[in-house]
Amino acid sequence: MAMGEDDTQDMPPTAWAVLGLLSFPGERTGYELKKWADSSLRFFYWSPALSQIYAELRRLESHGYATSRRSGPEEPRTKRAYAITEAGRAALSRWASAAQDPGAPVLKHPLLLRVWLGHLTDPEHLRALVHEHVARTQAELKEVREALGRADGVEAWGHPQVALRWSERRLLAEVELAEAMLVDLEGV
Amino acid sequence: MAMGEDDTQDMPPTAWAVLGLLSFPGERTGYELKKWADSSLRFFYWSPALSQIYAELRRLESHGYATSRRSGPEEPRTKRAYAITEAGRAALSRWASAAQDPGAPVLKHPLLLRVWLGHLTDPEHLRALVHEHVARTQAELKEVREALGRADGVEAWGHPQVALRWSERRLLAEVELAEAMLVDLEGV
DNA sequence: TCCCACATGTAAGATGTTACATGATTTA
DNA sequence: TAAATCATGTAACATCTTACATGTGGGA
Repeated sequence: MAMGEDDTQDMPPTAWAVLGLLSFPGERTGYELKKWADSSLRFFYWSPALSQIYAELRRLESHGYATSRRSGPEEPRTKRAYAITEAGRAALSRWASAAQDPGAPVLKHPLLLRVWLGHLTDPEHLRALVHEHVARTQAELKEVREALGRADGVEAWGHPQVALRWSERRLLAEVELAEAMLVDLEGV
Repeated sequence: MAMGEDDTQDMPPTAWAVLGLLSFPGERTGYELKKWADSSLRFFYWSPALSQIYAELRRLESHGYATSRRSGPEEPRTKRAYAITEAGRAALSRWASAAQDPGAPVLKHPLLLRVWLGHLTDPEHLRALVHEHVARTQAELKEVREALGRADGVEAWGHPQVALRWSERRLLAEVELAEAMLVDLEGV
């Protein structure tokens, strides 16, 4: 296997993220992948829509990076479980090790967009939005900690845990940032 | 002006962001808007491609939220400068004050995606990526401080400054986060 | 003179979302 | 038996990027 076809770079990051999800032991369905993305990937990278996950899985399979298996009569439900292939693992490895710079993080912060345009709003309203943001962030913090609890002790999950710990600290920082902004907002 | 047509919610956030750029005193060309987005908006929201800015400006004009003026013979170059209209300002105000939750921030962090998949890479390589990220973040920090310097003293720029200060602290936190992750990476 | 910054746009295509359609199984 | 969750997919559409095409003006 492997002639000249080096597809290392021609898939969108989302495809690699889904393949990454598949790179951990076991096989899973698109639906399961979505739940996993929602409870872990999304904290540092974003969770694609379910329909996109299905689309990426088909792409991965067409590239030979994953195989799927329709569950037989042994399982109650008709589902399609995907698993990474050797070629997929090799491609993912090459992608993760590429010399290329992975690129700058992209942040889209709707709250900051409102703050930036604060001259058009009631200061009271603005402060309320910031407080809501703090509450949401704290709720997410709880979720990250739960994910961390589930990952704790599982073998070979060291790196996902590092990512989750980074997310935990990031959310903590997000709360502090919001509180500092509240102070700034006092001085017009 | 203003019958029943309330377009408050039916534009993408990017359109509002561009209208927001226009809401500060003065008129500007698409090209100028792009530079401004690159040096300020992008730190907390993201900078659209130039071609998209032009597209959004046309959309804004078709909604009556902006007007454009082709420069006459007084200016050396043929350009089209846009300015916000009263209707645009009113719509933007309504949008900024909407009761609705602005939504959770979206973060796409390519470095973390690599860290998460760290089991597929050489630890050395991973650490190098983190260091590059720190260097890039520090460069961005410098840019934010320059933007802050330019905004300093300008009347009625209070809110953009708050957003910029938030960005400055955020980048500082980003550096600390990366350093803490480097420590975590030591312990597998 | 050559290159860079200014300036505007089109076209093609990738990416991603929402809404819709369908149906099985589990749990309350 | 009703609702929630599991499960998969399609279709329509919006969003956004890249590459391309074109040209002017100013500075080295």
